[in-house]
Amino acid sequence: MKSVSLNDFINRLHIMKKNTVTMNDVAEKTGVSKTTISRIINQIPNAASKDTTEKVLKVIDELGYYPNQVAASLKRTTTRTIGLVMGDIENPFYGLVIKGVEEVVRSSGYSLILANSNYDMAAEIELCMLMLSKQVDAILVAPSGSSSCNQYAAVFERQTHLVFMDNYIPGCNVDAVMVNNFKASKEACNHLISLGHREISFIAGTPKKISSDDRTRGFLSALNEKYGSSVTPVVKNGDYTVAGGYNCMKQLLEMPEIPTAVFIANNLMTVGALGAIKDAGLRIPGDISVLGFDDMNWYSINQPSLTAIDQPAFEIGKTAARRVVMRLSHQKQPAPEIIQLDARLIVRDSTAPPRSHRITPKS
Amino acid sequence: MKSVSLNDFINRLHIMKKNTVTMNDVAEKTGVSKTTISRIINQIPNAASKDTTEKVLKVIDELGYYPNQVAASLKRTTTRTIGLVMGDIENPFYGLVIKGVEEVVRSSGYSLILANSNYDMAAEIELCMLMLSKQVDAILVAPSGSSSCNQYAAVFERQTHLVFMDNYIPGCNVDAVMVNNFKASKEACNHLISLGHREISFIAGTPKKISSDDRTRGFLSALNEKYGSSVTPVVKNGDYTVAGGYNCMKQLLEMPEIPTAVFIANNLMTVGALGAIKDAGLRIPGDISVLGFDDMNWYSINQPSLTAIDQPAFEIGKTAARRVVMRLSHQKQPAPEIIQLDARLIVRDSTAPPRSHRITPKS
DNA sequence: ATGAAAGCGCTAACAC
DNA sequence: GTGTTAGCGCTTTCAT
Repeated sequence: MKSVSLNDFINRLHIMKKNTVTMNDVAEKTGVSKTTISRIINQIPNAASKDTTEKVLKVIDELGYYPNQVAASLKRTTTRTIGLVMGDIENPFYGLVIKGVEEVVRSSGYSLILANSNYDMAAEIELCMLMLSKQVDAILVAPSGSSSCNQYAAVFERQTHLVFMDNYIPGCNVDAVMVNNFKASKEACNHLISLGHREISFIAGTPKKISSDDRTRGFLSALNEKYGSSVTPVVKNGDYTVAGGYNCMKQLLEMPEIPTAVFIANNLMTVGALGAIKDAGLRIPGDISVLGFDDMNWYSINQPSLTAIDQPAFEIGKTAARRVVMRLSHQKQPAPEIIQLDARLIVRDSTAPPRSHRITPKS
Repeated sequence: MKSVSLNDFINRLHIMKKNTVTMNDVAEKTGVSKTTISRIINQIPNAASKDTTEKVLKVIDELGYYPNQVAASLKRTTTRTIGLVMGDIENPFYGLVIKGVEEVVRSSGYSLILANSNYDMAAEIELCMLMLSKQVDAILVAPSGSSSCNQYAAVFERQTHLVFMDNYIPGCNVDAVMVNNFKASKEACNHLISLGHREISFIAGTPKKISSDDRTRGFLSALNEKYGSSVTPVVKNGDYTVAGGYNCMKQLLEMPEIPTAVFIANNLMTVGALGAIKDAGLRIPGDISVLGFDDMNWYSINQPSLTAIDQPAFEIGKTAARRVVMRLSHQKQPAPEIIQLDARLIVRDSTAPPRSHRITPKS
């Protein structure tokens, strides 16, 4: 005779229909109508007498009743859920943005659905649509690239609230929250110029991406204002990855005249670039100055400590989330705007006056 | 006479009831019943003739119809959504875990609700309950601490699928996926021992947290096996933060005899410890060897490159997610198990034989 | 202060 | 292969 095994027992637990105490159960046991119970749960001001309220609350507790928010959402046509589509949740910069979003979204009574697009534009749109079908009340997106706004047409048709973060799609006429990339980049380049650098190279991000192009423009603008056409700026297009940064840097180090300073458009590429410099056996800042976009917690303990542009990632997330929550709670909608936060240049030891000695590329 | 401003226009757009093409509209326009349409949408094998299918698909496209998943979920009593509760989504380690989870969850047709507990145990439980009220099909949690399992009682009452990641609550009898902390830690310590170190200090994580305690035990075990009671291991309790790592390291550097090697229980504390060592003006590994739990992408380009234990964070996330998806798709449920993945020691330049010179703490 | 009744938009027996 | 019917568990007029 087979006895009941532990496994069988566990199976039974799991197969059992989900614990399903409904409002009806509470209504029956209290003799109070669903209407009243609903009001009590949703804390409608003086909707029920003290007595009823107490009685209902007691039974709710006894029964272990939890409202089914899916049912409530269906009726209410609002889910109190916000969608979040990121390009790469692994990047610590975006991690902080997400944390900022999560914090205000949750403290405002919303939940977050998260998805990673892996910087794939088509996936990005797909994910927005998926979230919309899950009836999110709004969507926050860090757009991967910069297609025309047409690709977002399907999303806009659903008339949702949309807020871009970190980057934006031109012509979309929706809110966007990001750093003033042009300004930050220009300031960084000016710092290098003020140290005496002329031969400054830039390792740029994904071309056509607005945020990336703004950084490039800022760099070029600073250089042009100072030197006009007397210097030909060198710009390498990376792809915001460690490998991309490494390769770009390697190319720069193979130039007949190695630049005296590099400015790198994001954190991941900076790691790659530092690797290439290390592999080439060059000293920072003795042989070459390094300045990176995005500050990381280890920059200050690196040897040498790294000069960087600190983006307020947490603030970006919080600001974008606040914007969405605002749109969700007000009837009158202000015109969409591009909110630009200021980044901050943190000068450390990786930037110094240009070398006076000559360096030729390793053979 | 006031003209209609752009703002007014935008307001109207937003206030307009959400575009709400329902299945009924498709049914009416096609003259096909909702049942059939539902079947077509859900791709039930040969549920409709080619003609009907085409006709329906065409109208769906014309109308821009998207199924309302909230309604479907209510009926189906399953949301195809999985909850994810993390202690600190900002930490790159957890970022990678999340990415792993997201990848398999999504490719299995599920969505992810993300929440950050900020390492607050009470919030952790709250968030699980919130997700349950949103009817998630399962929950993945990286438990912050190690209370008794009782605190999770409310969650278990709802009979959901629960999988722990990175850490677990003893006695809960649910799946857990993490690294073999004891083994990894012991291996790390043995590496230090094999270099000739005796005076090895350990900067531990949050006490009582199983994953953290396992790392401590591994460290002590290695030391004990080699030296028995002839050495008294120094263990400082950090809190897994940069500041905590800094403070612990500072204390170690104030000991009459500074240790010849430090082993640090996580990535954030390692940054802090490196800062303290830098501030003290000590050389790595000349004055002191450093070994950290968690590998970071910049460890190899640091000067010196850092020896570390590489946790398969991405794998942890994927494995945990797969486990949950498995439980969601099979009727027979295997007994819960603690799945331990292997970490990998990566030896680089920050660990070397102990110094032969004496170092006294700075006055 | 409280209730009755009518759905929200979909799915799933159960017919035919 | 297709349709009818009956809800899923709530919220919300509209009464009283």
